[in-house]
Amino acid sequence: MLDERKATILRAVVTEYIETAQPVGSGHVASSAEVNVSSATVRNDMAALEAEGYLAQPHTSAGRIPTEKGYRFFVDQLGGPGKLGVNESQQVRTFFSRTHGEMEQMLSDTSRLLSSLTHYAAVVVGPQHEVATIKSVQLVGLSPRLVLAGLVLSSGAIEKHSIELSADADDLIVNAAAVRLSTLIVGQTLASVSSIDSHSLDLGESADVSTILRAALAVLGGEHRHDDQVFIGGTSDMVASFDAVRTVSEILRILEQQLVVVSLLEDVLDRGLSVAIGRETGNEALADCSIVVAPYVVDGETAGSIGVLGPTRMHYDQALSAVAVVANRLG
Amino acid sequence: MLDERKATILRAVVTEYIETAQPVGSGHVASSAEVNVSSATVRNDMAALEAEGYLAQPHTSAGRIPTEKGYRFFVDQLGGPGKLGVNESQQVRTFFSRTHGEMEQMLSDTSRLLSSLTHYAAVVVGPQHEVATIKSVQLVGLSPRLVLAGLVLSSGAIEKHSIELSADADDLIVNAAAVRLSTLIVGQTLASVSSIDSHSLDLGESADVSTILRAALAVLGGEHRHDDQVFIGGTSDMVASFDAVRTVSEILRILEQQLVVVSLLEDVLDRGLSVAIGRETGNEALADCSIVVAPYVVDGETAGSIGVLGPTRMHYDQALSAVAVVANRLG
DNA sequence: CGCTGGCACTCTCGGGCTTCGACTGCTTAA
DNA sequence: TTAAGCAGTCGAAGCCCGAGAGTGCCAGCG
Repeated sequence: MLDERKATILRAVVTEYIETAQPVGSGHVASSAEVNVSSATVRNDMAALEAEGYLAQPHTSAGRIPTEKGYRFFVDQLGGPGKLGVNESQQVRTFFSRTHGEMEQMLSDTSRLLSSLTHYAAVVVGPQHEVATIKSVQLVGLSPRLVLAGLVLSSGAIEKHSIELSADADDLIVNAAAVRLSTLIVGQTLASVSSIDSHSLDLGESADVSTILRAALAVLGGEHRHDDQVFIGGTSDMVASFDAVRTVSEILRILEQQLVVVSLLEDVLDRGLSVAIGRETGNEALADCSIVVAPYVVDGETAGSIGVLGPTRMHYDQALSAVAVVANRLG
Repeated sequence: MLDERKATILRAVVTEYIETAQPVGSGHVASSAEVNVSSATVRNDMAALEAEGYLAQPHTSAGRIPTEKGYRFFVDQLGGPGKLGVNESQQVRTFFSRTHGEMEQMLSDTSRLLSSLTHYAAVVVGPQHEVATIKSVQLVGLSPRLVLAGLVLSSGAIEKHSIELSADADDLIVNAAAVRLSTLIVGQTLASVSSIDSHSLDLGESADVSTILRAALAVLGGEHRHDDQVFIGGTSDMVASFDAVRTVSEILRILEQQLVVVSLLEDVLDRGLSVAIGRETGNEALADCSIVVAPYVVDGETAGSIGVLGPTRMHYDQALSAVAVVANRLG
């Protein structure tokens, strides 16, 4: 579609624009190292590139800036993610050598790592709980009518749900319910709890106990609100790439709605490491942003995803490498 | 110190500046409702106010803007927090009538409420765990050398700590340790766990069990990293009040460092409802910001604090009312 | 003695103008 | 097909100027 020279010129325009944020003219491109033709020739090709939609002019007699299509071409021909710089890979190595235990802490630190690597906002979405099996369950009465259910999952995560009762329950009854509940759901996945038929329990239980059991099962199995854990870091770095406070405010508003962020990432998750540029993100407010996402794999299952959010004029190679490497070592 | 007229003029300047973000001139003040003297008189007084450090001029022949000292006077003479508008108090009422259960969820929602009331960034710091007593403790072996300790506190919070063992431990041993641990620490506060002498345990335990016990006590009692829960909301709203991206970026950087935020709030917490203006926050990067903070009380103890972060030209009365009301109803 | 009206002065802001420079597109020649 | 030259275009920057807003000071009035 594009001959080699046009591709080179387009590449040069994109890299230059990413660096300077200024429209780049034919002269600059002609004097760049990879291009060995005169500026006039570059001008002709740039006109062609504009006609084909890869470049745009903010106004006549200004340089060109890449369109989304231009960025898209640039990213596609980039091939896979490159290597990280020595400093960065050193940073990643020491990070993962030092880290241990505590899933949440680790994910939160990972988002910090990613943002410090890329200087953009980093988003880390934790593993879904639904596939993990339940290692243990415990009921604790906080007040006569309020019982707290604590679950320990095989992933090491802990989940809690409060259960409100319609009648008082003393500790003995709660304990009895806890024992019964353990035998019912330990070893199951969280998802399969919802399929337990609560009417099949009435055998041999006192009425009080089975009331609690039903309530507990309803809470645990019912309406799984998507409480994915989302960790966002480095927004301050990213903000510095923009110049309109207006834009910044809108982007922050998006990031505050964690549901939106999660669905944003999930949309591209099945494609593996991938990039969404500008409107490709599917969100009008992110027209000036790009997202680099990758899923990460734990024990052979894709567990969650990590991503980087920056301006469309982002350092895609760096971001891709960083996301790829971090996603890889997060296993 | 300031006679009544000067105080009125200062008040007028501050309110006007908060509204318009423009330097306000003597004419404006003279035509405002509370002031019944000519602009010439206002000019004289404003010159005096400037000499005393309450006002400043961006340049000659421009209007005056309040200094930090000016804002300070304004806030001090404001007296207590006023009432909320009908819309706002309605909003608060419906919020607290609808909310229930799940501490964390509630605090997170509270930060959203506060920011939507004030249009500034809201910070909510959750209760300290150290004063809560332990309702139950549980040990779960995740892998032969990794044990997860889950604590349920009387506050309804759940805390987890992973414990790495130097030798393998099977479920039986872990269970034995769990039972023993329960008798030791249930009913205690988290803080008092650290004072348990782990050498007094060796009686009648198998070596394996006491090893686990010691490790567990060390983790639970040791180096209490300040894992206060901090919820921040509404940054996008606040950002809109500033016009330099540079400033915004620095403020966000502060907010990302939760430790800083917590200590910021704690510095003013013992004073009850209070305001820190500009450099009073003790942080150079927040020179253009003010903070309104209040502790909130649960069961007679101050549990945590809530606050609002906005520009120095913030609607102090609204912010004060909102913080006061929300802190009050958060009990 | 304090307040007020008046007056001169000072700055900023915005519009209009010009210049400069960086482009482009087109044409022509190798 | 490429290169070179040239005219044309448009924004950015600098300048000037007038308008407007605001100040400081002074003299007079109650």
